[in-house]
Amino acid sequence: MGLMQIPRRVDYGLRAVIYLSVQDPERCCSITEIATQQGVPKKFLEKIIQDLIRGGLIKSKRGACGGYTLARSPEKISFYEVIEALEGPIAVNACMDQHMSCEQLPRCSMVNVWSEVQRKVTEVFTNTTIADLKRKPCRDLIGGSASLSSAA
Amino acid sequence: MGLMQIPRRVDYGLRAVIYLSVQDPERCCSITEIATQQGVPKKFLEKIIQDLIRGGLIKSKRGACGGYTLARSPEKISFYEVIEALEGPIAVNACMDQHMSCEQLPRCSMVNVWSEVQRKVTEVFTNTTIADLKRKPCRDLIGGSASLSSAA
DNA sequence: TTAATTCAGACTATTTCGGTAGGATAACTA
DNA sequence: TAGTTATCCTACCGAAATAGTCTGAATTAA
Repeated sequence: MGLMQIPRRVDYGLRAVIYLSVQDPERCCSITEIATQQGVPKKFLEKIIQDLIRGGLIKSKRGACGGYTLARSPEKISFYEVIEALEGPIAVNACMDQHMSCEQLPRCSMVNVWSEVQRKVTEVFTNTTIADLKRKPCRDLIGGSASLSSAA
Repeated sequence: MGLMQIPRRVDYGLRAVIYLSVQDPERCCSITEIATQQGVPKKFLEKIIQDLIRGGLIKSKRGACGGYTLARSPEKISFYEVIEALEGPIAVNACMDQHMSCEQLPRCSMVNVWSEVQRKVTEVFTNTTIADLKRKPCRDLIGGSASLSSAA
């Protein structure tokens, strides 16, 4: 159950970034600290963070007293960037770059729907920054979650 | 590669429904016909169509000269109904009904983002009917696909 | 009855996902 | 220089999801 579900990698990665965003920006947080604080398997998170480093979102310092910090301020990191660093660009439909010809009417016209969905999803993720999340309370749950950051 | 990707089941199922939507509504199409016309593995499609029948979207007639027809007219079948019949309700985040407490700030605030995305995706799919796709040409590709059926 | 067809279920194969393990490498401390 | 603490790298593993097949029964038109 659960179409279009967000994989755990992304959930964990976001949690790590958000955790770092509420720490002193100078302080290096070790993988052990982040993992235990967020309740995430340590070695798994380690791999995830590597991807975030390659994506330019997190900086690392090796050796004793090493650890991780955000590469830039939370206002400058979008949800989308985190997601893309971990999963590559969002692609609702694999068919885009397929050899499937446009002769096939259905396939062709479906693409428009997929790309519209993709556009809207991308829009939300790019317009939401890590800083946006900081103080959101848990009050307004599903249903009343219409207004987040910027209205489209 | 490909976050939030549409599974093949849904792609195949939609193709079958769309194929039926452009046929004479009285004519029964056999599984062989649909599968070969759409280039989809026959036995696999057969199972998928069974789900669409249970979902009330397709009618079947058994025996010789049997086959499938749409249960109602294409204007009355939405993308969302097809998707839901095949995959269950869309659920971007598994975390909703999790034991995860709101103490954990990040997790809590992320939910708002997930549900906004989910809302928008659902909106597009419910507002798009099978009939909408019929004569769409392949001209307006990604980027110019803003206006599909109803504007939100 | 026979041929054509859907229907139901078990079965298999392939890929993705989530997670582990172990060691190499770098930096700090003494 | 040696030792400790940490990141970094790569291979591996099991389980689940996905994609697809096979067999056979039930149904209906001719």
